[in-house]
Amino acid sequence: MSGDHGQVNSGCKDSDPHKHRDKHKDKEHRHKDHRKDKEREKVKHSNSEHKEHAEKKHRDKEKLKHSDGSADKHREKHKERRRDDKIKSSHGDKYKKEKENGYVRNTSPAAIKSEPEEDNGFCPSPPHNKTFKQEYDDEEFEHKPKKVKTEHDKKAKKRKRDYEEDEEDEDIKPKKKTKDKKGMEGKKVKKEEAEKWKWWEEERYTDGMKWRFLEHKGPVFAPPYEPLPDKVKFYYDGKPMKLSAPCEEVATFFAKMLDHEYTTKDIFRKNFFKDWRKEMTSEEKSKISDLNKCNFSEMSEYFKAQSEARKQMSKDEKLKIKEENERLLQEYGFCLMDNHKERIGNFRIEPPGLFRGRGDHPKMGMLKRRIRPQDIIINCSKDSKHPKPPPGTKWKEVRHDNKVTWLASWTENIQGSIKYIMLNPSSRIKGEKDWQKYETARRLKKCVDRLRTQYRDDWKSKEMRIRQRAVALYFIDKLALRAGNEKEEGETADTVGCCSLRVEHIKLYPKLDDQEYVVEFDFLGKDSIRYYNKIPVEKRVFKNLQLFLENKQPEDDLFDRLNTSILNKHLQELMDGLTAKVFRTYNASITLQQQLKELTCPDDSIPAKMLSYNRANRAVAILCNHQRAPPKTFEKSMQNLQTKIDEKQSQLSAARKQLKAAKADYKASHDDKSKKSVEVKRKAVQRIEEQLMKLQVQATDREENKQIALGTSKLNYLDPRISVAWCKKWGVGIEKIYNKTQREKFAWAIDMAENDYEF
DNA sequence: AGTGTCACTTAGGACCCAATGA
DNA sequence: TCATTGGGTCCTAAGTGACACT
Repeated sequence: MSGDHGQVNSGCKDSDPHKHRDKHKDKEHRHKDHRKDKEREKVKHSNSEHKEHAEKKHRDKEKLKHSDGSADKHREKHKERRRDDKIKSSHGDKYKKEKENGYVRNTSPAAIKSEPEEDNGFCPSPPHNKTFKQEYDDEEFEHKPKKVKTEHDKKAKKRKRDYEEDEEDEDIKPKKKTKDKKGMEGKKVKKEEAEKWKWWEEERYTDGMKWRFLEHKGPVFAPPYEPLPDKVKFYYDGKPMKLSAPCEEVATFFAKMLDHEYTTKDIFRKNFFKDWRKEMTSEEKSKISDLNKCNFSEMSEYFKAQSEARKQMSKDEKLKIKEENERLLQEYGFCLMDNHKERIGNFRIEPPGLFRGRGDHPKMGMLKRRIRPQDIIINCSKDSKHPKPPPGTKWKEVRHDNKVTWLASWTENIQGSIKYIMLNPSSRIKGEKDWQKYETARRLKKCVDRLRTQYRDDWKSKEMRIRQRAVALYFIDKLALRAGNEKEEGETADTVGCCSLRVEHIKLYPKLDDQEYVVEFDFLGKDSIRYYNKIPVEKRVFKNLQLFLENKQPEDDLFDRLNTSILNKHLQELMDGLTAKVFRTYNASITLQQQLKELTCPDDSIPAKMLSYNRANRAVAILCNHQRAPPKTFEKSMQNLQTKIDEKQSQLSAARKQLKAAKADYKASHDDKSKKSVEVKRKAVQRIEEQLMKLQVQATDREENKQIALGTSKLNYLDPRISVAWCKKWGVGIEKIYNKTQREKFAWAIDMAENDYEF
């Protein structure tokens, strides 16, 4: 284990914190540092390999073996490096258990939370086990979406053309259309502003400009550090020690995390300590040489007490804080873009702290430094009132770039990437993009059959790269895998997507149980969430996979002839605006639509309909592998619910008994009073039955949802118009499926989708 | 084609707070 | 009235993909 991250650490050896801002340098550094001997060996190796390849090229190509070529050189090198690392780290290490909130991440297959299961009335490998063969409405392919009534005719006419016709006939991207100055911002609104602005009824910029006017007040900075009271002591080696403010601040970051398991991790501690030392005075540095001798517990206690105190605050105090937040929101939370006041998404600058990446992140524990005004680039209109930096400070730069949507940006010191302040999802600029995304997916719907036919054809290609491309595309389509860009090794956790799958991530079973040609996937995807799935594939795919695996090591790329840019270039040729991720959107949305059709029973009660909706949503979440940690209190709350159900049940039988008795009573006496009593009892039974139903539905829903997160797909993958149409069709209140924020984000869809909307 | 940069979307988890129920 | 709990919001990490440059 010790050598496991040697590479990482060597890359960070330099003690200059700003080093990390420069990715390039950093990388060079790492390359150089990386075990020189191996490096030399590698060069030799790949040279000879290269030659060999060249010689065999012709023959190989015919035979479709792994041929050639210059393109591979880089990749080979990459792989070797990986291999080297792997050898050092024990293999099992990679999926080491790491419990966080009871959720097992990176676990070994046996220990893991159940793989996507099939007991949800939906098969995880889908969507097109059926769909593939199934014909889509032919009609659907012919007509343009505009046939679907989505907007109020007059107002929307122009717009519709922009979005739907233009996009189909030409391109979605406004920038392809040059100078078509339609924006006449000045005239609009003001009046409309008071009500909700329906941006979707207006014309869109088609010249690549994102806005004409932008004014805002800049970001809100993290509050400055407040030194600890003197009574709160830090101990080194048992002795109290007063720390300088900068050093103390970083120490508090660590102290605040003490309860988290990751502060016990080697890498975390190592990274933290290294960065902490950079903040120390030379005196502190010479004293504090071992993290294990540091005692942060008083600090930790102090913070716990503080948060406890915060909870105990009086109503008044709480209200005050709330008001202050509100004031801040009002002042900084909005901007003026093209005459409309729009909500900003994240107007607060990220406070300093310790970086905690997801999964096995090599940089966990590093210090995320405080962002100052001189780190910030402001973006706004020239003719706007520029935001003022805090007194005595300056912005890094003020620019006026209306080809981008961000209001402010800064470079973060961990990965050297840029962070942005942008608008809220309810804003025009985000909404338009979102709408556009679903329109692209709908265009895919129209040609997906053709594409599928094509990639199936390509499985037979005599060119390796085409076959790989076709198989990868099949996975992306069938399994809704992400594209899988390459990432820099050692900079992030080891996760993959489709194009970056490695040999070790799949297993082939010519026969498994009663299925043929089964592929087992087991890898960590985005956010180190495990993807585990066993699916039968077509014979041809299977044979191809076998071919791709030939002569490869577990750590080699499965698709060595493919990367996302090749794939996307290909997709772009097949359909304008098509990229790998469109398949996810398309398959998610089409699955929702299908499932809703299939699951919704007209006669169901509203709760039952909601269950159907959630199940349809769930089918998508499973498809997209959107997982969550089972809530900490899951078992308990489930039990509570069960108790309630039991109670209801006994209530029900009691009520039934009473009803029976009342009936008997009535039979005997036939008087008005007993008749009334029967009615009353009958109503009671009915009411209890309903309540019981509701509870049972709730229980089912919750159980099925144990480790599936519906939010992500709802927010990012499902064409909201499908849901809106469903609500309208079945008389379900929109607020049943979308909360306030979601309704704001999807205002466009809620306004324009009728109950007959078809994705 | 390879590589780096930039902009923007997608993602899960922490945390907060209001509704709910004992 | 208090504790629980679950939804909603916030936070920010981690992806995708376009593009410029070489």
